[in-house]
Amino acid sequence: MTVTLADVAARARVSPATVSRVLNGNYPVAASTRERVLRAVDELDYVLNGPASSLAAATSDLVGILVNDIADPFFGIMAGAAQTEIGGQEGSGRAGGEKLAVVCNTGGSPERELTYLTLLQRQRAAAVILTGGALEDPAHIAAMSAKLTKLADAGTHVVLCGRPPLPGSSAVVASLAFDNRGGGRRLTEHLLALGHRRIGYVAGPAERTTTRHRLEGHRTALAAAGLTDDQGPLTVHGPYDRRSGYKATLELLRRSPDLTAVVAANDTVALGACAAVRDQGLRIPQDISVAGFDDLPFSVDAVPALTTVRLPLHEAGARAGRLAMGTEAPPPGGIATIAAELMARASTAPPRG
Amino acid sequence: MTVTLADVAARARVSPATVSRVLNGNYPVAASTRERVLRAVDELDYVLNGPASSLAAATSDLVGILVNDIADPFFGIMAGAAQTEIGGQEGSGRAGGEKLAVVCNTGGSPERELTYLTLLQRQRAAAVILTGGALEDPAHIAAMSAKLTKLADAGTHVVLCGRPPLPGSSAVVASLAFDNRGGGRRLTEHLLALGHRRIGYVAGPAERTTTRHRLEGHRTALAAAGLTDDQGPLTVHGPYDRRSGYKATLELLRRSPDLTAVVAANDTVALGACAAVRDQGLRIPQDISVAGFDDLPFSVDAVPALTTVRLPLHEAGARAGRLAMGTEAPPPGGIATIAAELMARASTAPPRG
DNA sequence: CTGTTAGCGCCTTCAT
DNA sequence: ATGAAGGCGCTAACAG
Repeated sequence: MTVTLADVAARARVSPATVSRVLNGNYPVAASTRERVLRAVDELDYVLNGPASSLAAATSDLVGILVNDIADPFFGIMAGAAQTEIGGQEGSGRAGGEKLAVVCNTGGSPERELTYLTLLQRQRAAAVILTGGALEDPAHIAAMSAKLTKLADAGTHVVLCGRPPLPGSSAVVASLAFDNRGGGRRLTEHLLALGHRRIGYVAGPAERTTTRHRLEGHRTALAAAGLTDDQGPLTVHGPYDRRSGYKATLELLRRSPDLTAVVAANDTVALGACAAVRDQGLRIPQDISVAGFDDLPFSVDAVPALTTVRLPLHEAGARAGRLAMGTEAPPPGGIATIAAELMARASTAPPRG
Repeated sequence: MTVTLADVAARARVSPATVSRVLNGNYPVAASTRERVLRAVDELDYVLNGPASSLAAATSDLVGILVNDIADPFFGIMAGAAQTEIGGQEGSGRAGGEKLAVVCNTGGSPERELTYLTLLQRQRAAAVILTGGALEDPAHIAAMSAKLTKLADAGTHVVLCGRPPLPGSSAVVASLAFDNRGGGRRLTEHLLALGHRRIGYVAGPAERTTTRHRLEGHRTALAAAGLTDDQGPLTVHGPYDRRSGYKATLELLRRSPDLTAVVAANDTVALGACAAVRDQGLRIPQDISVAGFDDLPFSVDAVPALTTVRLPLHEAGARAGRLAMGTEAPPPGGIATIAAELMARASTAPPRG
């Protein structure tokens, strides 16, 4: 029923091995022979059997990209860039030796993260890219570490993108970590320089690296300005979505009506914060300054334009893709820190009076 | 080196066949035996070899979800919902019979779409979900049709989500099409009812079904109101991104300074349109009304809140996932049209004077 | 440069 | 309910 390599070989009057060689292009074959084989392939409309090929070669062309939330452009941008870098080279129509770059949505669930890793391990994936913040639960870290080590041992390239190095797993090809601390610090410094002293902070989920690092940056800046940490009540945690920003901001405003600025865990959360501020009848930035993080495409279109911290998501994703492919040399020590740039815009201004 | 089924069998003192049977759970096995096998699996930390398994069984647990732009929440929401429906059932840690739901980013390129399909075909994917608008180029339609037929023949379930039925390919399990025409029509009717007569339209790429259907709805409403189609110059095409919305709106304003409203191809484009309107020193909605399409999460937070058309993206994605899994019965005729709901908000109002 | 020969690891009849 | 054995389609040594 289905056409096999042997059929092609017969049609082209060569051995199966030769067909395999021209298809994989990793071995010299006479031009005329290759020609004949390719023609047979087209005539028979042959499609390589991936599983058989992977079994025999003990490797596959699958590359997995894990993201926490596929509906969030933060991840979409990185994943898209990585995927382009991995699968986008040719366009030969007849799908040659391309990798199948594929994104897996964990939804932020540690179980699903592990499950996807197992599934990819089962497929003998060529590489795996883990994007975004990691969970800080010790048990999960240990499980991840073990799993990644096993993957690496099996020859799978493991790359971290926007995620700090995993303690205990040196099996990772490279880790591209965003400078979330530095970005968080500069953002708050900006607010302090403007004259703000009562700054609310809408943080992400408590147990994530990204959340912690951004918050640490914020507190470092505060401390440097001599602001003691009675700031605790000025921080509220919640998921990385607009609703959380809305609710948390309402809560902060209730706790501390003298707030003059709100810093959000990311731009999406900041949007929710803006809505809350407005619904309280307050103006941005005259009454309350609001700032985000990430500089997603929509942030510049917010009204007023959102002050935020730019992360080179596209570049980072592309680089992760190259690292996964082995197209680019890993950074020294396998770790690179990617700079975060303050984008001061109209949503922040000096406080009243 | 790597643990195989045989190793597990030896440890559990059973035959490989028995191990296979407990792992696949599709054949009666004595409880005590199963117990012993499962223990051996855990002790040996065995992971099934996907390629070998797929080769022998002639099927795989891969499910592909194709999207046009992974950085666009429109696709992310659908893909996430589908993926949850497909892979999210258990959480057994040890990854049992789960499918590997995986999203592929075509970037809107027809070649990459075809390439991904071939790659998925090569993997003997269990199902494929195609999301979003399709290209209307005849050659590409023919190629897609042929490819999908081949996939279906090989046992792959093919589901269309947010995409109209493919002419010529009845091999598709089901097609969930959004009522883009109806939505577009109602949106423009809303504007007409408000009193607008000079309405600019920022359309998507010319050769896409989504673009055409939304535009047709728009024109139908116009025609019903007796507005003749000297409207041509009031339509500008461009990609589905904010930049396009910005540029096109500037162009429309230049062509026709008496414009009182701008309808955008989607919410992202609408955001760009809003920015352009503002940069011209005009107010929304007092001077110009602006409307979008899709009702993405950020639209309600725009200032003013964006009038748009809501598409049940999450529900559609989830349903597509179930259809792909065979968990839900296909709609009669394999085609379902999904309603689009007008969300009238603050960005549209009666024109001045 | 090309053909031959063994498996890769698992599933699946067929027996038992 | 379990075991034995063949083969899924391809690749990777080896020859030549």
